Order: sequence, then C-alpha cells, then structure tokens
Amino acid sequence: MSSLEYRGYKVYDDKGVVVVCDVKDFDLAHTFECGQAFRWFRQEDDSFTGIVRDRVINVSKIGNDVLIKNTNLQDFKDLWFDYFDLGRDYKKIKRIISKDIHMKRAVEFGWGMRILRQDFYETLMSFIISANNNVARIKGIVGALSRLSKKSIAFEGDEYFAFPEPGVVFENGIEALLESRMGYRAKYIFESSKMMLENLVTREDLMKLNTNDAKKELMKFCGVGSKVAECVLLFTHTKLDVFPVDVWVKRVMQALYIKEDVSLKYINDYAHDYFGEYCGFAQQYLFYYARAYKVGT
DNA sequence: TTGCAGGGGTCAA
DNA sequence: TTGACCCCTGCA
Repeated sequence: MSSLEYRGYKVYDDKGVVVVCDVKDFDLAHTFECGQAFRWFRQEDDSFTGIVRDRVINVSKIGNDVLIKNTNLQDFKDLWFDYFDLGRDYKKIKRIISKDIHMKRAVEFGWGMRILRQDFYETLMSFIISANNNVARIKGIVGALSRLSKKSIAFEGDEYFAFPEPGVVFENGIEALLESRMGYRAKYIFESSKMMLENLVTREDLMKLNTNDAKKELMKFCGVGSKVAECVLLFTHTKLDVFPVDVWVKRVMQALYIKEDVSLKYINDYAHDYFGEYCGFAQQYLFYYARAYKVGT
C-alpha cells in the first residue's frame, strides 16, 4: 500500500483501489444522475461504474472517503483530480448562489453535485444527440456510438467501449451512425465530427474568448444551438458562467422566479444577471431539483 | 396490450 | 416565430 498527499487530499492505493480521504460536497447520485454525463451506470450496491476516456472505473463512498476501483495514484493526479473537480471549493459556490429560499432548497437537495470536467469531443457529440431526446435513449445512442471505436474495455465481467475519435466517426459514415438509432441527428454528428477533424473550432481557441463569443463559435457546429453550446462549455469546464435553458430549467425558472411565460433568452439573461459568475452551478442544482420534484409541471 | 405524448432542441422558412 | 424532425420511453 502506498499513499500520498496531493493538493489537500490524503490519498492511498490499496490493491488497485484508490481511496481519497475526506472529500467534502460530493455525492455520487447527485453527480452522476444530474444529467451532465451519459456514461455512468448505477450498480446494485449503489456504486457507479463509468467510462472516461479509455478507462473504466467504479466509484463508491464510505463516509466521506471516495473509493475509485481499477486505477492507481498516478491516474488520480493526472486524471481523476480534475475530472471530479476536486480542487474547487463547492461550499463557497453554494454560499454565493444561495440568494433566496428556492436556490437554498435546490442546493440542499443536490448538495453533493459536482460538475465533471469532461472530454470536449465526447461532450459535444453527446449533447448534439440530447436534442429533443430523453435521457434513457441518449444513453443508449451514446453507448451504441461508442462501439464504433472498437476499443473494448473489460471490467468486472462486462464489456465497455471507449468513445470514438472524430476520425473514426467520420470514416464510418452516416449509414453506420444511423444504426445507432440517432435518427436525423446522424447528419449533425457526421458533419460536426468532420469539423472537429479540420480543427475549425478547438477548446483551446474557446478558452481565449469571452463566454458569449465562445458560445457563438461553438454554434458553428452542425446541430449545436444555444442550449447545447452552453452545455458543452459548462461540462468541459471551458466556461462556467453559462446557464443552459432546457424545458425543465424553463419550467423551474418561470414557476419560482419570473412568474410568467417568457422566452428562453429572457430566462438566460435573467439568470446571468441574478446568479452571476457561478450561474452554471446554479443551473445544475436547479435542473436536478426541478426534475426530481417536477417543478412547474 | 396498444396507443400516444413528449423528450436537457435545432434548423429552415 | 413556427412546425417538422427520428424514434424510443414511459404512462394511461
């Protein structure tokens, strides 16, 4: 067994299980079931198994200790620390955005949600697929699309697949994409993968722009409108001051804050003004809360 | 069991 | 601003 201190965390490796001691503000269900990622699966023991890049890990908690199976200390430093956003003070963010009773309730309900730092291309494709679609089917399509990579990963008796590279998706062509049952989105996935290959828009470029310009750049991708662009910015940690407005966020904002039927843009502007630089976090707590309680339906 | 509405929207007109 | 859009899932 080896151990280390890394950026405020005591971490040790016990036979292939990395244990991160005393992690605050982290709940597995809040994080993996708040709709930000489509590649995490709840297990019978309430742990979660997920595919991240070309790895498959299983995450569970004992008290405030987080157990990550099928990895090592080096990966914790290189990958998992950033992926789970462990360097961020969520207590501070929750305090700042809890400006009223509604947000306090939402934060209290989803207290352990963390915004995962996900891969740019995978997130872009996943949220193009999410348009006018439900979560169960999105997961199915993303899973089917992943098989194209042919990068099989075995873990605990099951087979998983890494998300494909843009070149692989492009070379497979629209016919193969249609077999993933993604319907009219196949053209978007194909065209946007082609654009990724050509480096028309890169995450590095977006990092240099202000949030509004970064959003405009992202909307150059096929099948990417305002909502999907903001999701991609948020879930890749490219920009955190975004507020994706979908049907649920529209409902909850109208029911609790605005009290009348307004446009998506109005809600977006309202939230930016009201919640400020951390409005992306506010959106996630509200989304999770709204869906659970069916607020506004 | 069958049938239908709606889904973390986007695009084109 | 409005309707079409693939097709699956959940619910009556």
